[in-house]
Amino acid sequence: MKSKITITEIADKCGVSVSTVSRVLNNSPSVSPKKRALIQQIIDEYNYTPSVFARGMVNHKTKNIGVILPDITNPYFASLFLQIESFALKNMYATILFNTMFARNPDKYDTPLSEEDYFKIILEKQVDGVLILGGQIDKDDVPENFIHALNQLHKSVPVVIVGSRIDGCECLFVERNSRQGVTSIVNHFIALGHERIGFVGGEPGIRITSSRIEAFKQTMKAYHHDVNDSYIVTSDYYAPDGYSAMNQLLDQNSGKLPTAIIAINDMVALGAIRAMKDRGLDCPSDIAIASCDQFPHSDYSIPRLTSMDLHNEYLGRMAVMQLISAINGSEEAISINHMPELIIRESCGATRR
Amino acid sequence: MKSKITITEIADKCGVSVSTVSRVLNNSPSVSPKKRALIQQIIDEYNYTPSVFARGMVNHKTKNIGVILPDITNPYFASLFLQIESFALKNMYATILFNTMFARNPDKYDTPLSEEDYFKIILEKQVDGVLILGGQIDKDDVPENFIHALNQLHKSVPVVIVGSRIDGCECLFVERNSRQGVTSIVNHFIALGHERIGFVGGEPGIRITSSRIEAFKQTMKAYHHDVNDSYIVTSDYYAPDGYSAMNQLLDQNSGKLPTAIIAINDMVALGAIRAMKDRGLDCPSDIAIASCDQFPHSDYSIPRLTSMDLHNEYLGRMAVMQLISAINGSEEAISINHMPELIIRESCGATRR
DNA sequence: TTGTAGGCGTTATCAG
DNA sequence: CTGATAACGCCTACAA
Repeated sequence: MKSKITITEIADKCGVSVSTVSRVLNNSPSVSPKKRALIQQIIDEYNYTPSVFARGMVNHKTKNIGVILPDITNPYFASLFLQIESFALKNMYATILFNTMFARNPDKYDTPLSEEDYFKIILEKQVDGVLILGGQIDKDDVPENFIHALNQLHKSVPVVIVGSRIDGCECLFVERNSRQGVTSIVNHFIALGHERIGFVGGEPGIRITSSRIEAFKQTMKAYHHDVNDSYIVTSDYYAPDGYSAMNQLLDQNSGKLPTAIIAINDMVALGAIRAMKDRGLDCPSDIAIASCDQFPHSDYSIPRLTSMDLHNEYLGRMAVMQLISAINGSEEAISINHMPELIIRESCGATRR
Repeated sequence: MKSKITITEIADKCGVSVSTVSRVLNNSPSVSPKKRALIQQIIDEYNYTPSVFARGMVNHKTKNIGVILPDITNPYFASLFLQIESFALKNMYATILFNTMFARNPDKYDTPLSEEDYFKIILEKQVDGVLILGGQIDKDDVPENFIHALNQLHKSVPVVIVGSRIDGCECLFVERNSRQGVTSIVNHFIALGHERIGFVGGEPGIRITSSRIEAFKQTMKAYHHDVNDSYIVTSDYYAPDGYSAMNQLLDQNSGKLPTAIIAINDMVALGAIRAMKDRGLDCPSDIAIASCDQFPHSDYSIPRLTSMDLHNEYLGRMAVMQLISAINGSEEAISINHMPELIIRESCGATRR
């Protein structure tokens, strides 16, 4: 609406050349203090800001980064994003957010876009870098053409992926050991005297799901405990999924129910507990539950949830740092090693007298 | 990293002038089908996309919109944002998201920025329009200088605010009747036979809080029921706030407790129920609870939450529509009138036999 | 320390 | 229908 003032006009008003103004803008040292002060004053007075377009034309930078994630509604991604945005802003980058979930729920959100489509859009936006959280890269078997698209994207702009490294993908990765958490929970349950332990939630064919289930089985084996396959029911990552998974588990094990259940995250745990309740089963006295990934407010549910604090905020921070340093030309990988923490509350039954 | 191909090179390869290429890019009709086809083919082959910078230089558009909200972690804003992004993308706009909550929690997120600072940043980003959800504009008394900043911003780019209209503010508003919901709940409670009704949550001095409490009082008065001031405890919008508010309410009314409580939203309701539980009180048998604003998964808590579905998604959609049409020059206000819906579940006690 | 001038990739205007 | 050419606002040699 209002046409912005330009560097030329500033220069005129100050009686200097545009280059001098440009110099104070990019605080180049070679400007006399006197002129610098004057120019700065005029700049402030007219509230002048250089055009991103003109700037971009010469240095090809937008100071924007693209963030692609499945669903900002999911607390996991939301808290990650919060950190990302905070840190990015501190470094003068703004974040353009893309929710690919539209691709998954075409009925609810009628934007039939694949993640690859997003790559294209994001590329056109001329962002300085891209952060990818979850989605296709989390699949056990990442489609060949998706990896190709990723590499393609990475050729034009640095791409940082939060997730486990993939063979053949040249992007940068920020990864974390996703198994420790499960192990802690199994240890805890076994220490509590449980032997029949189950697992609910998580989309099958997705890495976090697979690796957690595997870690679960391995740890159980280390204790020489059986892992009954019917005690493991996958579904997805939300409350309704925990509900259905738990119901299925209960259905197929009416004989000997597990005494403890590991849920893939807090929402699933909540759904599972609700399913139990609807069948007259109490948590934790009938079946104890603990979740592998803590979300906000797990301290206010009934019962309070025992879960792993994975320090997700920290992960988000690392990811932007990695991206920004890549934008600035550094290729060195940042390794992240943060210990997950078991937060014992009510649902695991450890606190019942 | 990889330098992009330019319109000139495309023109060269096709043996035409840049203008012709530009024409097919902006599908101007006056291009011979033959040339158009050829050019398009080369464009596809080289995967050419025009530079946003060069484009911006001439038409001053980024096809980006800025969205400012307090906290994307809050389900209310998250679901709103989802719709906003979806609809924006459908219209070829990308969304730059800014969480001002950093401004509120300087200890947790050490970015000491005021909302005004965000205005400045967002302006420098040269977005085509700005959407503001919540924050300072929601205060009962919006600071004069904030309104000024808003108007200032609106002078350079269209600003749409989701919230109640403010005197002296020239921005566009998308507003909604926030009282209807409360009225429905009071009606429901009274129909259920309740007379001593309370209210918990919501930050004092914030419009939605004030208007809901006022609507609550008015409706009660219409039924000739007393509204005991000690039955109303404000705090904030999250679970911990519901918890503390409820505790306070319980403390100051040990004599005659209310039999029903209205919570400002689902998270607060959850916190309140948790507080009751910790004191051996059951919801709904001891005190019934209903919430004014439904969040996802309220169907999976214990007890299931009775709450108002405010159709927030719809609100988000309206907001972008308004913004986009403003960007395109239309100033006409879109009025929105969507009936909130009372979803009766367990916490209100209506379903107990 | 300061100024001049060329170029960045498009679009729009104006001739042909 | 097509092609020159002048902006657009800034940065960066290069010159002074």
